[in-house]
Amino acid sequence: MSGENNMGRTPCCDEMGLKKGPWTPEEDKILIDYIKKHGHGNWRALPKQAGLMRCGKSCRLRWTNYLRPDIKRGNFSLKEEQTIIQLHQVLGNRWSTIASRLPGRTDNEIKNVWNTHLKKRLLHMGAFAGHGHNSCNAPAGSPDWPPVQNACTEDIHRHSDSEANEPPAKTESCDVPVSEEIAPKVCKQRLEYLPEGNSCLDTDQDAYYTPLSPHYNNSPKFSAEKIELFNSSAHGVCNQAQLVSGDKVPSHSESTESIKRDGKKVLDYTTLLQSNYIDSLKLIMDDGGLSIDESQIEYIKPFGSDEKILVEGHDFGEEELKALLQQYNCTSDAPNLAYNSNVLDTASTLSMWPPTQHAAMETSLDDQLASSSNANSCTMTQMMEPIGRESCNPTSFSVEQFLDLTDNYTMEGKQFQELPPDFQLQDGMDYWVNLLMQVGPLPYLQSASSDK
DNA sequence: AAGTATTTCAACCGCGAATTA
DNA sequence: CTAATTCGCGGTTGAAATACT
Repeated sequence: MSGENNMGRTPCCDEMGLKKGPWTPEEDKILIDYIKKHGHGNWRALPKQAGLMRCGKSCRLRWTNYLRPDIKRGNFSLKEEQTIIQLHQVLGNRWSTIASRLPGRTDNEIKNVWNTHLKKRLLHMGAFAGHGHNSCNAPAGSPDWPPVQNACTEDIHRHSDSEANEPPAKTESCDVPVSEEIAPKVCKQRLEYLPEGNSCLDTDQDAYYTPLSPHYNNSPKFSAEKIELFNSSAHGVCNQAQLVSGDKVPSHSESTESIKRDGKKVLDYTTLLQSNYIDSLKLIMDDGGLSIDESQIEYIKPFGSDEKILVEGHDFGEEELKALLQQYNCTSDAPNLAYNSNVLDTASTLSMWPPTQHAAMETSLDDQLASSSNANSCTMTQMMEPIGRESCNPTSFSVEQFLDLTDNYTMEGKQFQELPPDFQLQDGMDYWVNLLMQVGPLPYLQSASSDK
C-alpha cells in the first residue's frame, strides 16, 4: 500500500491548500494536457503529478463530466429525452446505467435533466402519481400499486431485486409532491372486453365492447363504461378508441373525417392509448395490408412481455402470426393480446388460442395486479394515463399541426425524433407529442409509405 | 430599472463496491 | 481473510443565470 499512516477513510478535498469550486480554463488545460499525455491512471496521484491544487476526486469529476473529448454538449434532443424517460421507467435513478445508453452524455447531466426538466414535465402531464392514499384509488393492501415511476420507483426496484418481500418506500420518501389536480387518477384498468356474441376484439367493426364481467363492474377500480373502437384498419393507418360515455367524444363519422388528410387516414393511436381500459398497451400491430416484416418483430422485442398488444389486420399469415407470438413469448395464456377476427381465424388453427380473457375472470384481481406489477415497474400507458381528460382536451391545439407532425415524422418513414426547429408547441400539444415520443412510429408505416 | 424568486447545472459530499496489499 | 485504499455512484448544494414582479 501507500504506507500512509491515515487510518480509516482518507479525507479527500479538505486537506489544506487544495482548491475547491469552479475550475478555471487554466486548470482545465493542465488537466487535459496531462491526461492526453499520461492518461489518468491513479486519480489520487494525478493532481500532484499534473501540478494541480485539486484532489483526485475533483479531477476525475471534472474530466468525466466536462473535459472528456467525447462529451456531447448542448440541449438534449427529444429522442434523448425519450430514451431517458423510458430507461428511467425501468432502471429508476441509475443514472450511470442510463448514461451508458446515451453516448456522450454523463450521468450527472442526465440526472440534472431529469430533475430539472423531465420530472417536472411528467409531473405536469400527470405521469407521476405518487404513492399512497390520496393519489389514486389504490386498493387497500396493495402498497405498491399502481407501479408508477417516480422517485419511489427506484425503491421498488431495489426491493424487488434484493429484498422482494420488503415493502416499498413509503410515500414520505417521495421527493415529488403530487397534488390531486395534476396526478389525479391512476386507475389500473385492464383491457378486458367481452365482445358481444364474439370472443374477440374486432377493431375493424364499429362495435361497443363492455368491460369483462360483473365481477369487475363491482370493483371500484373498474369502470362500467363502454369502450368504442372503430375504424381501425380500413387502410391500416388509423386506430382510434374513445370512451363512449363520460367524455366529449366526437361521433364516429365526425372523428373519422377529422383525421383524414389528403384522403389518407392518419395514425391516431394516441387516443387508444389514452383509454382507461388499456393499462399497458405499448404496441398496436396493424398489418396495414402488408405482411409482418422483420422490423416489426424487432420493434416489439425490447418491450418485454407484460404489455398489451393489439394485433389486427387482414393479412397476418399463419407463419407470421406464429412468429409474432413466439417472439413475444405469447402462448395460449396471453391476456395481453387483443386481436381482430381475421387474426382469430388464423390463430384458431394454431392451437394457440383463444387467450385467457375468460380465464382471467376466474383469477382474483389482486393476483392479476400482482403479476402485472411484478413484470415491470410501470409501463408506458400507465405513465400516460393519469392525465386528466379535462386538461388534455384534444381540441385544445391545432389538429393540423398534429397531423403535420405525424405525417412528416411518421408517415414519411422518418423516425419521430425531433421537432422541426420552427415548430411551436401549442397548449396541450406537448402531451400528444410526448405520447408519440413514448410510443414511437410503427415500423410498418415506414415500409408502407416507402412502398407507395 | 431594480429587487426578488426561481431555475439551472457544475461541483461537492458521503457512501458502498471493488480493488489492492 | 482483513483492512486500507481507490473508484464510482447518487443525492445534494449553492453560485450564476434567468424569469418574474
